[in-house]
Amino acid sequence: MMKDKKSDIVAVARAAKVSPSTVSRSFNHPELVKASTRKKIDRAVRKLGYIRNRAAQTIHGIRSGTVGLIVPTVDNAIFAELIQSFTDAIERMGFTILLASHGYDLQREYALARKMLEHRVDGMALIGTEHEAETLHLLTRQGIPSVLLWSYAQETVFPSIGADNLEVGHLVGHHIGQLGHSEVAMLFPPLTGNDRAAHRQRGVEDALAQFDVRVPKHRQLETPYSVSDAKDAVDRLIEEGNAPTALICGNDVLAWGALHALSRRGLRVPEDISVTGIGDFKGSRAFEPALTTVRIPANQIGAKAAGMIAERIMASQETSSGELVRPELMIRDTSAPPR
Amino acid sequence: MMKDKKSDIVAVARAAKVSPSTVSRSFNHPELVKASTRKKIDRAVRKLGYIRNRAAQTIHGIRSGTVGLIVPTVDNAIFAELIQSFTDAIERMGFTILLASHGYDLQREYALARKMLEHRVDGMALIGTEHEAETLHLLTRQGIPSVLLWSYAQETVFPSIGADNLEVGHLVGHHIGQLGHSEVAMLFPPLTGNDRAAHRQRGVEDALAQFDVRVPKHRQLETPYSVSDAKDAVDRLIEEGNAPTALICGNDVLAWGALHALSRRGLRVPEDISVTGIGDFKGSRAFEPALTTVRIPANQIGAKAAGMIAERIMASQETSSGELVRPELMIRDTSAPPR
DNA sequence: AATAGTATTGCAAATGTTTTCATTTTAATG
DNA sequence: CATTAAAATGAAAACATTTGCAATACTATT
Repeated sequence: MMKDKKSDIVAVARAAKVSPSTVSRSFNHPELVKASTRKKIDRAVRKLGYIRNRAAQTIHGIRSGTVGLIVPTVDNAIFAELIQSFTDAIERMGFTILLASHGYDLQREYALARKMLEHRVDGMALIGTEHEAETLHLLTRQGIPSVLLWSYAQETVFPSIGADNLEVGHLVGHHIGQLGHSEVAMLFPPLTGNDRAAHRQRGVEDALAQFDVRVPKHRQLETPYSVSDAKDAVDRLIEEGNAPTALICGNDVLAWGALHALSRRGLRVPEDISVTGIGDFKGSRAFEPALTTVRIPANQIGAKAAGMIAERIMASQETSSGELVRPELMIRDTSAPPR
Repeated sequence: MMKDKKSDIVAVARAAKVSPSTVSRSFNHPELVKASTRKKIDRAVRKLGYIRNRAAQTIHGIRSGTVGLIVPTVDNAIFAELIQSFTDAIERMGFTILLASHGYDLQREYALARKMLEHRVDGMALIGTEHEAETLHLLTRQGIPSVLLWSYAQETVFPSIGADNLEVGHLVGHHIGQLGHSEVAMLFPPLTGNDRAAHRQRGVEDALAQFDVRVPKHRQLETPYSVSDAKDAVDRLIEEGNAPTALICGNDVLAWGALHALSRRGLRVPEDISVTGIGDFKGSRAFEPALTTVRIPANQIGAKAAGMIAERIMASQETSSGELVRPELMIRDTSAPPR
């Protein structure tokens, strides 16, 4: 067998009887080295099991080939889809992803961003537009190409790509208002450190206000992001006799929970009560009854964001200033006028 | 404002009026430098916005502080949970994750592993026990502490931590057989490059065989991993008049799809037909009716795997040889004896 | 005040590459 | 066959750190 001594570029050079420079060139500018030497080098590489050391390259100012992605959480239908499309696209462009999650703690997000900077990521992607000033400042100061994804906002330091969550909320609010509901409840995740949810809720309220509908405090439910928490909350709401004619949920997962709760209680959807989600996650269309929701094209956002960040990394020019992707109201089988 | 010149360790040294060595030491062995100088250095660091360069450290043989994680796909309730717990635990130990997904293409997995090695990850985690020999060989040759997670197997090169999917399959197969079902259908994802699914299916078949039950070809459904594909497949099965009395699904997501299909068709669960899942994903318990499934504690696996890999990185000794985590049959409301 | 011992710091080499520039080799031209 | 241009290679400096060793600065002891 071949010895597992250290195998750096000079070991390869020695084995191929050329200089280290030539080996390096044969990797980075193959057109500058004679075909026959290249072949010798390749053989040596294979023989020694040599693997390039990006760390050593990186200290030359060469790109590290990594992009940092910090999300609130991975374990969540929304972000999973987003992460998938983002990684796919970013990988296709030759980068690798450094992933971290902060659990909706923006202070932690700062710490994670710092750590990624230590790793000299070539770019950074953050979820949402709400971040510690410190974090944004850090990124600009270091001159790291960054994008914010999932929500769109105009006044951001970095280009943002995603939906306008006010608009998103407005869409469902308007839909429910127009159907003629006046007894409305809302079910949202905690709003702190989550600009998406906060904006959506505001959008809903604004839209409902146009129909002179107001949602009383006792019908504003807040639960963690989980099917069973949502189910329990709605179950309690019904039990307390506060059943509305329409229930607007901050995202599809919560809506699923609500639907299950209503099913258990024997309430019919949409006859007895309308339910709406937000997100149009995988599975929402197939749900029985099919969930009325707002489609936010996660994979489109992920892919576009990846493209945008790659562009900024390569060109290092202040290109596009973000992109607003329009949400789409998907009226399906869980919403109808009140009886 | 302060200029954004380059800020390396020597810039800091200059600003603090000490030598670069002292600055370095103040980071890595603070106990060796006088408190007062340390303070001076800290001030300089803050003033210059200096951020350590791990790439430069890494070429000294110092750990890179990264761990590679390659999964088939992120966008999938199973792995999302696993990734979350793994990243959480690994972060807590001071590492950062390099994430990549191969879409069930094991050749691609090899390429990704190589790329991560270029980044000099300190450790690697792969999903499942089935991999290209090339991949495993690469990892052993480079001496990278690695673990396989999600499924358990004894004979693996690297310690594996997870469930024995034969046992998992056996659990549901036995349950359904014991309930007295003889008309059984199966719904599984594609088996290629997916040892988990393959083993589960075999486990199911083995268990059923003990009850002299065999699943005919036309009742062996295969669909991509998605609620709606599963729903459609089951819908078709019913339409063709091939309805079984029990439907065993390869994972909970497929089971959800099945449940929705049956709901649409007006078939009652479990009275008309029993349905089982595998995984006990978030939401399966809250489903209406609550899904009978096999619990595989993803976050336990993720956390343990993280611990194991960290241990192997730190100690660089061949420690534990993996860990079998036992699956648990969760009998809920979707399974009952046939009418 | 001299001495020994310890605590702190700096110097210089080392890490694994890339790249500029100079040198050598090869090919093309007359 | 000499000359010139072009192609291929090598030497050495540079990148941002860490660290072993030597030098210096303290502190306590006599």
